[in-house]
Order: sequence, then structure tokens, then C-alpha cells
Amino acid sequence: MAMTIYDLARAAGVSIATVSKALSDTYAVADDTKRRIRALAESMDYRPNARARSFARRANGTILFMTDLRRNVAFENPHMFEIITGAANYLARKGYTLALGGIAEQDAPAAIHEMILREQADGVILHAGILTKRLAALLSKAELPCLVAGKPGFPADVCWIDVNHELSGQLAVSHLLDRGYTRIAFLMGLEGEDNISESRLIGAQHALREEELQIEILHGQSTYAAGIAHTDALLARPDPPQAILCTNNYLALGCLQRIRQQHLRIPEDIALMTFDNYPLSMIVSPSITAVGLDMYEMGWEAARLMLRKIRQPSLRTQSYCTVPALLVREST
Amino acid sequence: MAMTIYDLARAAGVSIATVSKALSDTYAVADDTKRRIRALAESMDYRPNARARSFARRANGTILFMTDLRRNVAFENPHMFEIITGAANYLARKGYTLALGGIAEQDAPAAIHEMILREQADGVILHAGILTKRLAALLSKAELPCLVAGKPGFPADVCWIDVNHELSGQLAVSHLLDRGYTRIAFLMGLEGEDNISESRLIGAQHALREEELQIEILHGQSTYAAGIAHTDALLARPDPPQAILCTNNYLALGCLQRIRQQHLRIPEDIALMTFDNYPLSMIVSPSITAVGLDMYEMGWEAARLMLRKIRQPSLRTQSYCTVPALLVREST
DNA sequence: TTGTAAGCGTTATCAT
DNA sequence: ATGATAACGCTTACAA
Repeated sequence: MAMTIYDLARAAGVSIATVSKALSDTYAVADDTKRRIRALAESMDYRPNARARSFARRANGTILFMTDLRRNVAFENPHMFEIITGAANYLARKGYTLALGGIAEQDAPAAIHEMILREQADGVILHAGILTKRLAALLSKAELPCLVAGKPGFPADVCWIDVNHELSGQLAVSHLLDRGYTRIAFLMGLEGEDNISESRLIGAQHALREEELQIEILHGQSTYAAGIAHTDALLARPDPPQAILCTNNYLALGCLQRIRQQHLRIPEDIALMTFDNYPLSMIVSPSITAVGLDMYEMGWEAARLMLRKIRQPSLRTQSYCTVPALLVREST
Repeated sequence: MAMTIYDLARAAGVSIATVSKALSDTYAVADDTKRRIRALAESMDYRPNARARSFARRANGTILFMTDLRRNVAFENPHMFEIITGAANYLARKGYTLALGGIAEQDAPAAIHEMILREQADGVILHAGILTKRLAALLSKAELPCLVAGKPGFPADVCWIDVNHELSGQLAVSHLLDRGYTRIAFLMGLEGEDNISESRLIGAQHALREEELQIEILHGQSTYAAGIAHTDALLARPDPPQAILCTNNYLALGCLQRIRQQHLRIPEDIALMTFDNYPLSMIVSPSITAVGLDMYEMGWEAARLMLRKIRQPSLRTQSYCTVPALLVREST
């Protein structure tokens, strides 16, 4: 049987209350008593039992990260795990634990309800991918601290945190303008189905407006094949763009391959830029200038905000955005 | 305040002991009593408090997955998160929770020791990346159920689970032989630093031995640039290989690009094959035949084995390997 | 500054 | 089949 607080108290010649206070640092204990108890605890390898502590404190030091964990999700959406990594590291540093809960969108409301009743976690971070209106309504009623990672796709009375995509768009276009490119094409996702690209477009247009310029918009799939098709179309024109800005790396890879096949030089003949550093922009040749999304930081900040909400439940921050970074490489 | 077992017992007109038994299904309770109590629990939205239950049961239903969670790890090693996903899903199905613990290799022994003393989890799954001899020694003494995800890089008295890399190598080469390619080049990692490639090579050579053939081995970085350089060297020969087998997708992308630049046809003039389905083999054109690593299944099986070890601590399975899958595409 | 003792909400043992 | 009750190991008001 493992050692308990009674064993340590007996060895130290004090009561268990004094041991508890000396170790948790929340109540007044004489300095030398505290030192003595702590040294003894260390030498006897005593640690408070986590389950008993959770029970007594009515808090288990666990934050649940809930998202849809389908097979292959780590390959299709490494960004989500980068958020999780940032959150886990911040929590670990604060003595908390991140629990990973996978659930499909349609099962999320029931699962959240269940876990609230069981008091399984001190707070929940929900990935925006599983947030529905029904779930948002449930959460706004719950007293459990809760935070959405990613901007909800609909107006919702929930606290959320995301990367600032508009600012990303502005940064990207400002960089291209700085380099002297004025005829810019933007390869984005399908019309009306890609909120992130739309936000970037707003930022991009904001940057262009000051120069009274326009950006050329091409909608389509966000795939390698679409990148090839778009590039073919653009290069066939009498007046092709000076720079192509892609909303993701797969589009950019398609562009890159096609431009090189046409024996055009990058960036002398045509520049290439992409949103998102991953998974290819830094490893292809030439390397592609990118606006990086710091998902790790987003997770870190999400966890930080969560712990603040736990300490201060009245906190009603609605949203918080992390700042993107410009990564200048060979392609511009 | 949330409802407790006392409230439900009072409402049902029974003792708390009967409620506990009726809900947990481990002791004899009259069938209709059980039904009545369960229905009442459902209608009153009662759930046993998770913290109190953990305390009383001396088990918290949590399995800790410990690994090195550096920034960008989700992009550099999505496979690890695929393992985590598989494990999390199996555990969730069994009423367990996966906790994610990030720790650097050098801090792992202390962290594990700490968490064993605190009894923070019912079991640990350790990623092989943070396993050291010191840690392996510590674990073999601990009574905590423990499992390594990935084959240890050294002989160790620990239970581990991994993908069968030798079988992968055998599958890959058998497929190439089936297609009629006999002069095969294998692009692998740096000599002596890439256990996985070495295992694949053993399997590959095993398949070739039956045909009395040899494989040509090229060591180097596992990068896009190395893929280009290797391909240039191979194609410059008077007698280039009929098929190139790459140990990862980045090497394969380099090959692909170079082969196409030389206006050679794939697979008519030269075939291309890679280990690992991700992140590119299915999206480039032509798509690349690959031996897929089912990391999700590996995580799933790891969790399954962990729960078996918890139920049956005497279990001494040393290792378990999941089976790779051949994904035939356009490049062979 | 320290100690006493009452929780915390279950589970599980032992009577009945 | 059901109930009374003692754990489980800690935290924290309150008393000393």
C-alpha cells in the first residue's frame, strides 16, 4: 500500500492538517515546519494521492478537449493536434491534465451533457468542428467553463479563440505589394464553403484598397489538381498575374509544379505565396513564402484562457485571436 | 449542488447501497428494483460523480499517453497523433479516458515516477520516442500497467506494440516483383540511424532472396531534396533501375518530380513506390503505390492491450505487431 | 501556529 | 435481496 498523509504526519510528528497545509501552500504554516515537512515528504517519496485530492477539492485538474476523432484525422488535420499540443503543454505547466475526448458532431450534445453531470472535467475546450447551434445553446446554460477552439461558423453566445485570418490576408498581400507585385491572383476554396478563405480575402482586399488595386479571385477545390488547373488557366492568358497566392499548400504545390514545367522562374517570372506553413511550403524547391498559422500558440492561449475562466467564472471574453507570422522564403 | 446518490436513494425508497449496486451491475439486485432505480436515475438525470467514484474504486479510468510534445510535432509526426486517436477512441468506447502528457525525453523518468506516486492514471502508454534504458528499468519495477507504442530502439524488458515493418518491406518488394520489376532501388535513411528503414530492408531482401535478386540501397536524408539527388544519380546510369522504392513520401515526391522533368513515363518507363500513405502519395499525379501504416489500428490495439493488462496484471505479452496494407495506385 | 473533526460521494463488506 | 456502515485520503472550517 502506498504511503498516505497519515504516515507522513506521524513521521513528522504533526497532524495531517499541518501536512496538508505545508504541502499545498495555501494556509499559514511556520516556515521551518513547512521546510521540515517538505524535506521529509521528498525523502520519503510521499505525494498526495491524486484521486483523493480531486475528491476533496471537488476538482480533478482535468480539461477535456472534445473533437471529432475519426480515423486519418491526424493526417488530414494536423493543425488540430497542434492546438491540442499547445493546450496540453500549457496545462501541464500549470499542474493540469488534458484529456482527449473524441466524439462525432451528432453525439456531442449528449456526451457533453453526460460529462457535465458526472463532473468529469473542470472545463471543456471544444473544437469548432463539432459545435452546432444546439450544442452552443446547451453550453451557454451550463455552468461548466467552456471555450471553443476556432471561430464558430454561426453567431453564437460562446467564448471562442482563433487565428486572425483577416490579418493573415492583409499580411500576405502587403508583402506581395512590398515586393512590387500588383497583379495578384488568389486561389481559394469553393464559393460559400470556405469561411477561412473568405476571411483572408477580406484582409487581402483591405490591403489592396489603399493602393486602389484589385485581386483576381479563383474559386475551386483546395487540391493539388486544382492548383495545376488554375495555373494552366492563368498562364495561358495574355496578361498573366505577377503573383499567385494560394489558400493552402496543396494548391501551391500544384502551382509550383506547373510553373516549373513551363520553365518559368520563381520568383523572377512569377511569384508564389501560400497561406499556412504546412505541410510543404518549407521543403519544396524553391521554398514558398507563407503566412504561418501558429496553432500551437492558439492551443496554448486557449488553455490559458480556460484556466482564467476557472479561477474567475464571471469572465466573459467573447473572442481572442492569435497573430499570424510572415515567413519570407525563395518564392517571392 | 448536483444530485447525489442519497437523493436518488430517497426518491426510490431504497438505501444508497442498493442504488450503487443497481447502477454498477456488479452485485445481485432484484431485477425489477434494478429497472426501477435505473429508470428513475435516467428521469432525474442522475449520474454517479466521477471524482467520488474514482476515489472509492481506487482507479480513475484514465490512461496516460506520454510522449514528447514539442511545437510543430503534429506536422512533423502526424503518425503519433493517429496512434493517439486510435487509442482515445478505443478507451472512450470502454468508458476510459485518454490523458495526454507531454514530456521531453530527459524529464520522462522523473515525470513517470511522480505520476506513479500520485496514482494519476490506471496505466501508461509511452511513445517509444521518449523511452530510454533508464526509463525502461524504472518501468519494469513499477507495478503500474505500462506499454510502449513503437518498438524500443534497444533490447528492453517492456511490453511494446508496433507496425510490422519487416512485413511491410516484404509486401512492397513482392508487389514490385509481381509487376515484373526486378532491378529495384531502395532509397532509405541515413546509415545506422533509421531502424524503421533497416527493418523494411530486411523484409525486402527476404522477398528478393527467393528470386535470387539483389536490391540496390541508397542511404541519405529522407527529404525531398535527397529524392531529387538520388533520382538524378540513378537516371544518369547506363542501366537505371526499373523501380524506385522510397522509405517516405518526401523522398518519393522528389523522385516523382525529377522523373517527370526527364519526361519519363510512370510506370511505363520507371515505377515508383513508397512506404507510408501520408502525406502525399494519394494526392500527387500520378498517385503513388504505397504500403500504408495503420497507426490508428496500432493505437486502438495498444489501448486494448492496456485494458487487458489492467484486468489481468500477470499478462506478459512482450510484443504485438499490426499488419500493413498494400495500396496499389498509378505509379506501379 | 497547530490540531480536531467534519465533510467530499461513492464502493464494498458484512449483517440482516 | 437489501441495508447499515466503514472505508477511501485528502481539504478546510473552526477550535484551541
